[in-house]
Amino acid sequence: MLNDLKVSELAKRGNVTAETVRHYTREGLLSPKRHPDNGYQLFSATDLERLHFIQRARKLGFSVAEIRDILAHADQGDSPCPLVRDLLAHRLPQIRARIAELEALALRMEQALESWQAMPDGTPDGHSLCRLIESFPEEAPCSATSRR
Amino acid sequence: MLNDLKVSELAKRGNVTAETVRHYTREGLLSPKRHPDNGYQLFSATDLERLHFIQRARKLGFSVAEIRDILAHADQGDSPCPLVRDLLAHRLPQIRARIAELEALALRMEQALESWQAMPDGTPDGHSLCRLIESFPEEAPCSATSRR
DNA sequence: GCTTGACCTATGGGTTACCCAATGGTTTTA
DNA sequence: TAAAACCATTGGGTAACCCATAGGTCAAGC
Repeated sequence: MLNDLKVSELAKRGNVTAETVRHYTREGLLSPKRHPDNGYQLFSATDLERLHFIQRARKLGFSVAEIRDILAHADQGDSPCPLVRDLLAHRLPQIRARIAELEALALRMEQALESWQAMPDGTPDGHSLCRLIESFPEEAPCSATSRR
Repeated sequence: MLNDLKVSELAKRGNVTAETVRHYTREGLLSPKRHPDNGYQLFSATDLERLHFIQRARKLGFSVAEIRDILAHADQGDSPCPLVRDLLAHRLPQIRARIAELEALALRMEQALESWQAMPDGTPDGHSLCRLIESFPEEAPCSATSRR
């Protein structure tokens, strides 16, 4: 019952692309059998459950590598729950910090657009490339803010 | 007067790593001369100004590729300002959308942590891997939310 | 039986803004 | 003069996929 799904069949049932299924397989989150004749990957009903599990976990912000570890724990019979609680508790403040960064960025962007309303479009000369941008402060390196 | 800076000298004055300077050079944002004897890259005072410009632009959310285009416009004598206004106006709503995504994610994470307080750590059986995660809804694919 | 189209496989490259290691040449310093 | 510090280039890594290519497989229709 519902066994031996091919890549695209599993993908369809999980509402993801076949490439995503292959990606999870490459990363060790799914371990399909192989058809002895043609080498096709064959997924079981359990794999479909795992795929649903992966999607829930992704939606909670877990990385693929983290989910691989969670699944590995479970596959060994250990409860992954302490790991799960721990990962999420550590990730949440990072997400909050990232939000704060983006809020600050959005604010700078809005301030820039606003203050530019009154500025003309200059032609670059020997020292000025674009006064719009040069009118803004530089200060600290923007490494943390730069990620998109 | 401040000419012929080597990679690490420019990096120090711009408060970035030498690798970052090399990266911008590879990407065409900086175009140093070469020392005829040893092949070392030699940056000028203008390059330092460009580096400062790059940092301001990065802080406003421009990508390195966008900054390359802005600089190319300016180098041709064209005003990059319309491009700059346009890029920023298009980027801002994307940033706002990203913030909304992350807020929703943070909310899900908080709700998860809260509702898990009362749940025991189960041991995986044939059908359940981790009830903590399985207790959460799945619904739509999380592609947009997944980017960090 | 054979072609056609849809599917499968594996490989490798692209995305972003860098960082890091290895190898080998150069410059500076003790 | 030899070690330490710096330079160059090359190639690989990051996260989570997406896409192109080349070649094998399968189901259906003629």
